[in-house]
Amino acid sequence: MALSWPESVLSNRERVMEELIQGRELASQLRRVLDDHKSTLVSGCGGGGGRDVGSAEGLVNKILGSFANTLLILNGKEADGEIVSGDQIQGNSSGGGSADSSSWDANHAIIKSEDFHEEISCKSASTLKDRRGSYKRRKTTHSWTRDTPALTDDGHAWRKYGQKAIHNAKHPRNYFRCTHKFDQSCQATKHVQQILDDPPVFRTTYYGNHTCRDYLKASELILDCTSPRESSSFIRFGDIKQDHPFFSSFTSVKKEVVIKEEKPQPSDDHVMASHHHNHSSSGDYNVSPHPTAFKSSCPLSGLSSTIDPYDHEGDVMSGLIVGPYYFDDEVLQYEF
DNA sequence: GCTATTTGACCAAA
DNA sequence: TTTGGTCAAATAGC
Repeated sequence: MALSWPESVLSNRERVMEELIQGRELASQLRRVLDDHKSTLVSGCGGGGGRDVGSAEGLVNKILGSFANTLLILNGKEADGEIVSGDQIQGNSSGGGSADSSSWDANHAIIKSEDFHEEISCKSASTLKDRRGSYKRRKTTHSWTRDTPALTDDGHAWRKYGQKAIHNAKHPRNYFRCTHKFDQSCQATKHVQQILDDPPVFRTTYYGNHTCRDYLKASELILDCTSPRESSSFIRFGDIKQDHPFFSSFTSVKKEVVIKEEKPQPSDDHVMASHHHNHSSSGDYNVSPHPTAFKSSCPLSGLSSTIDPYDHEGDVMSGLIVGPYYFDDEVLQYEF
């Protein structure tokens, strides 16, 4: 007998945690293996190197498999026997760039939910225009935060609408709304703030659900088959205004693990056509700081880009603090 | 000229 | 009163 959704989530949570813990453990092992291997290469001694690499590969597979399983559990796919093996994931991630263990650590990915109440905030339309700055400070909008060592793409088009110095905060907070706020009445917003300098940690707080159909994400992911390390644009916050005017529309390119969606998805052609048809503004779709990176063709080879985190938000239950997408995003920054 | 970003002002919640 | 979130005019970039 199938559990109801909340029960299912709760029962899976333990397994999710196990998977994540295992993944972290394996990642630590992998780091040691890589470090050993690196030192071996540096010293010019080839003995045993091959075995280390083989071991590393195995760990990579296990790690990726662990995260993939986590994703599938979160998406309720496990029961369908769709757990992805490490090998499968490796196939998708192979060729992705060099190992750069210094740039990322699983411990730096922190996702937490702060509030899962129903979104209620509705400004009075009659007063909206006349009252500059008027708003209802959000209390009931569900939100969740995400700490990352770099600014990463979340697959949606954002427009910066404000920046504010925060009390006791070294760095200003940047405010973004969904590009489709007006053309599609999408109420999603996010705040991004650098909370640590060294190593840099950026906290992104998301509010509200995306009700827009942002086809960019799909097209972007389809097009991207280059190394995420190469194509990702990690922009530091330090001098956002002067040095990185691009910041507000930053996104990085990432890979995603295949997770089938229950709902039908538009075809790629449709995606692109819709994208162009919905020409709210060209800049809204400027998601890659390296547009040429998309030039490189690459077969999808099983990759799909059907995950829309915000489409899942309604599925995230209180107590289970992650949305599938964010795990996905972080996991996929795990490059080896 | 159009669009995105910046930034000071405004307002409500704490 | 302070602080944080948003608006919208001004500005910049294409």
